[in-house]
Amino acid sequence: MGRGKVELKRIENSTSRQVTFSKRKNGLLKKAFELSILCDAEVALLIFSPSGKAYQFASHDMDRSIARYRNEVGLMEFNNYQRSRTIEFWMSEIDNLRRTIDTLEAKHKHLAGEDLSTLGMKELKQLERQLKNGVERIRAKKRRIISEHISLLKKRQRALQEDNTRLQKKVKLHEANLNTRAFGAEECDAFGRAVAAVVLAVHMTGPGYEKDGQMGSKSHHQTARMLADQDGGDP
Amino acid sequence: MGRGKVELKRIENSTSRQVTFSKRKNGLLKKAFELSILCDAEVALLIFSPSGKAYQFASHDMDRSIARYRNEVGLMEFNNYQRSRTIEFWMSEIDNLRRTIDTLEAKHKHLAGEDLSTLGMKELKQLERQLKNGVERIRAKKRRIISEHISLLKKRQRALQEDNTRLQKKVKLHEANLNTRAFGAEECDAFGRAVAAVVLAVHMTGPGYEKDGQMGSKSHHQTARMLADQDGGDP
DNA sequence: ACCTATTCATAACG
DNA sequence: TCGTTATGAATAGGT
Repeated sequence: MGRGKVELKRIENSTSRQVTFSKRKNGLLKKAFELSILCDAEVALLIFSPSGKAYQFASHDMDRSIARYRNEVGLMEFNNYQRSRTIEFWMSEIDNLRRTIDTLEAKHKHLAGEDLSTLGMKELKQLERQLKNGVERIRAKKRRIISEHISLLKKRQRALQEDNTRLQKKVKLHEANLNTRAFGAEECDAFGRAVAAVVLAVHMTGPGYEKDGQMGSKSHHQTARMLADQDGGDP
Repeated sequence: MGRGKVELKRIENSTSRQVTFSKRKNGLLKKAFELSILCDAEVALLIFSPSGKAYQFASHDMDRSIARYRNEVGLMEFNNYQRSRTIEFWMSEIDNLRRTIDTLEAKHKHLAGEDLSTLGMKELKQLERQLKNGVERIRAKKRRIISEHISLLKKRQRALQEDNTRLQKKVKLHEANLNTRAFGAEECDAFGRAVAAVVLAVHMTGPGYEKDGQMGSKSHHQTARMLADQDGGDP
C-alpha cells in the first residue's frame, strides 16, 4: 500500500526503516485492538524496535495471555497469575451484559417468529398472545393517528367553509352596491380585480370546501392511503 | 475495509464474527511478520479465538520475547499509560454492550407494542407486518406440532386395531377348538386365563380401538385441547 | 472458498 | 514527527 509495491525484505535505508516501523507498529497495534473487540478474541502483542524500545498491546492482560500460551503450548508454567479484583469485576460485568444480550436476542428472534424449534406448545401460545397484543396496540396507535389527521382536516375544512361564506356575502354586498351606486373609475377597477381573485380562488379548489394551499389534493391522497393502510396493507 | 464501514464493537452475529476472526487473524499474523522483516523488529503475537484455540507468531522466539517483556515492561509494572489504556478498553467495551442492550430493549418494546409514541406511520406499518409474520410462523409451528401428534395417535390406533383383530381371531380359533376337542385340566385353565385377560383389556379401553395404557383417555383430552388452541385461544 | 466494492493503511514526499 | 496524497492491501458482504 502506498505509492508503489514494497519488497518483503529488510529496508536498508535506516531513516525510512524507522519511519516505516513507527507507522506499521501503530497499524499493527490498531488491528490487534480491532480484532479483540470485533471478534471477542484475546490478543497479546509484543513489539521491540530495533533500537530496543518495547511496545505492547493486551486485550485482556499480558500475564494472563502468556500464562494461557504456556498452558496451550504445554510448557505448563505454574499459573501464579492472579486477576486483579478490578479486572475480575469488569469481566463478570461484561459476562453479565453478554448474557443479557443473548437473552434479548433470543426473545427478539422468537418475537420475529424465528428459531421456534426449542419452544413447546405453551410457550408458543404465550408468544402468539403477546404478538397479537402488539399488533392490536399498533393498530390502535394507527387508528389514533388517522383520526387525529381526519379531525385536523375537518377543522380546516370548517374554517375554509366559513371563509368562503364570508367571501360570498362580500360579493353579494358589492353586487348590491353596483346596482344602487355610481363608482369612480379606479374604484370600479379595484372592485373588478377583487371579484376576479375570489372567482379564481374558488375555481382552483374544485367543488370542495378547501382553499388553503397546504391542504390541497396531496393531503387528500395521503389520507386515502392511510385509510387503506389501516388494516396493515398485507395481501 | 470492505463493503460498508464497520462499527468498533463486538460483532453480534456469531457466523460473521467467526468469519471475520479468521480473516483478520490471518491479516494480523501477516502484518506482524512483515513488520519483523521490513523493520528488523522483534515481534511476538498471541491470539486466542473465542472458542479457545490459540494462534501465535514470534519473529525470534516466544519465550525470549516474553522474557524480554518481563525485563523491559515488568519492571515499570504499573505504567500509568498502559493502565489507562486497558481501562479505556474495558470501559468502551462495556459502553458498547450497554448500547446494544438499549437498542435491543427498544426493539423488544416495540415488538411488544409498548412505547410506540416515537414511531411514525411507516415504522408502525413495518412493525405490524413483522408481528403478523411472527404470528403466522408461530401458528404454522403449532399446526405442525398438532399434525405430528395426530399422526402419531393414528399410527398407534392402527397398531392397536391390528392387535385387536389378531386377538379376536385367536379367540375364535380357541372357541372352535373348544367345540371339537377335549382338553387336559391345565390346558383348560391356561386358556381360560388367556381369554379373561383379553376380555379385560378390551373393556378397559372402552368402545375405541386403543389398548395401550400410555395412550388412554388422557391423550384424547390433550389432543382436543390442542385443537381448540390452534387459533390461539384468545377471546 | 471465492468474488468485488469499498474502506483502510501506508509509501513517498514536503 | 506531522500532514497530504496516490496507490496497493485488506476485507465486509454476498454467493
